Amino acid sequence: MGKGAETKDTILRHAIGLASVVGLEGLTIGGLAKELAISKSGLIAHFGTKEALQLSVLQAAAGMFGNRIIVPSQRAEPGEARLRVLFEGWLRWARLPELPGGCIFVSASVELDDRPGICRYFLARIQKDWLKNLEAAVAEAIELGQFRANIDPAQVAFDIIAIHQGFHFFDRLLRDATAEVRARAAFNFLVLRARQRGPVEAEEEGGAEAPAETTPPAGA
Amino acid sequence: MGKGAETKDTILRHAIGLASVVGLEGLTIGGLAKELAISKSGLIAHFGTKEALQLSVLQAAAGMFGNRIIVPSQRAEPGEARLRVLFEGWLRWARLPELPGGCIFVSASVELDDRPGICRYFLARIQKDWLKNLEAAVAEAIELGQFRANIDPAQVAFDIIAIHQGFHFFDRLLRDATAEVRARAAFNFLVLRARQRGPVEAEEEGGAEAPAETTPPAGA
DNA sequence: CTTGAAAACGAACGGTCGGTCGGTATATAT
DNA sequence: ATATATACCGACCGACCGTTCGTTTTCAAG
Repeated sequence: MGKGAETKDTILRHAIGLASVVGLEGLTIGGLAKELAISKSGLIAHFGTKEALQLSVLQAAAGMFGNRIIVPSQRAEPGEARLRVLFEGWLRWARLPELPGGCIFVSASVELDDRPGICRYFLARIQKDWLKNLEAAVAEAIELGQFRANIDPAQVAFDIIAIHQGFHFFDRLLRDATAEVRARAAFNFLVLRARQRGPVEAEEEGGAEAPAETTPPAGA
Repeated sequence: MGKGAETKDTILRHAIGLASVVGLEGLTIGGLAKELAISKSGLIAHFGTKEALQLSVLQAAAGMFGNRIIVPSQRAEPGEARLRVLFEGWLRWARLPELPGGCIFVSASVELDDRPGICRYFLARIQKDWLKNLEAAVAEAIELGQFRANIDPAQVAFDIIAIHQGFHFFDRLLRDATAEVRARAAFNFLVLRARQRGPVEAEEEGGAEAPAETTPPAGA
């Protein structure tokens, strides 16, 4: 890695952490330069414009997320096990010391949802990818007979994302110490409902799929 | 209402809508003044400082939320019915034309969660009040025998808040048209699980509380 | 109508923002 | 060692930020 790429990498690492706290818009070139003890002009020269810097931050964070959560999950068994690894990884992600302000995608989502542009477009794209990733894990669990055939992977993916958003809210705004256990409980209810054939689902008479097991899993 | 209070009210109405889009920090005095065709100095004179303006915006929005969602809910039957009214009102709230950027508390939450100050303190307080409000509705449903005795009101309140956060994410960032139906489905699963004695809850052997009814409710 | 208070104004302040530019130092390849 | 490309710097720009201040307009009570 050349000199330029190296400092660019350093800049982005710090920028991710800073943006997780103050947001992508609250991130200022001067402030970031001061934190790194370099000049404003020397910093922005690596990106050109602030919007390009913001996009690079999102891209770098996405790469980080891929390396830390998605790639390891592919070593887990498909289906429910992988889904749980994804969920647990996602919880840890929001508590990473590299992200002192919490999951940067959560803050970026509400910051960009009304501001069209390259950053919003990119963020929406990778968030849809992540959504599809969760849906795929659920679909695999169905194919493997771990989950009932009449549950909707898209609905479960929605639920999981909602749980994570709720976790972030309780953890970071309310500073509620029970955020993590509440999030895990909600997730466990989710997979439990997906597993067994309960009276919860009166409608949608499915096939003769048998639930694989009934023991509630302890949080990994 | 005197002249001063009247313009102050006009300012706050516009400020709430603007802040729902650009955030409390993105809200600028000059921009707001231009939108109202008044002078910067004339505007800020009503509040003193920008932080006071932001706090007034949050207070005004809280009052609006109380009038539109909480007060009407008190005319509904206690318990599950009231809980549903609260949830449905909350969904409509996030789609109000007065809030073109969605629920202002959602954006404010992620914007303020790492920025100590009066605004953050006030927001956290009213959000905890809202949480307690949801918990109380669930507790009432338990006392009335509508919900099982061994469910945790705090957990259900967490789930509901999570669903709303997920709704906001799907609706505003992903522009997913299914956000509303997904949120309602998640809510219905929640109350259905709370109602009946299902095999979902293997632990916590409770009393001989009988579920009131088993028909899944159609969305109000 | 007079008068005093309340409300709104315009100009200006110091500061910070993102961004540009010419020049200097530093790394890298020959 | 030299030459060239790359990385970095300090100074500076116009624009906008929140805020202050003295003045003018508007309003309502006497």
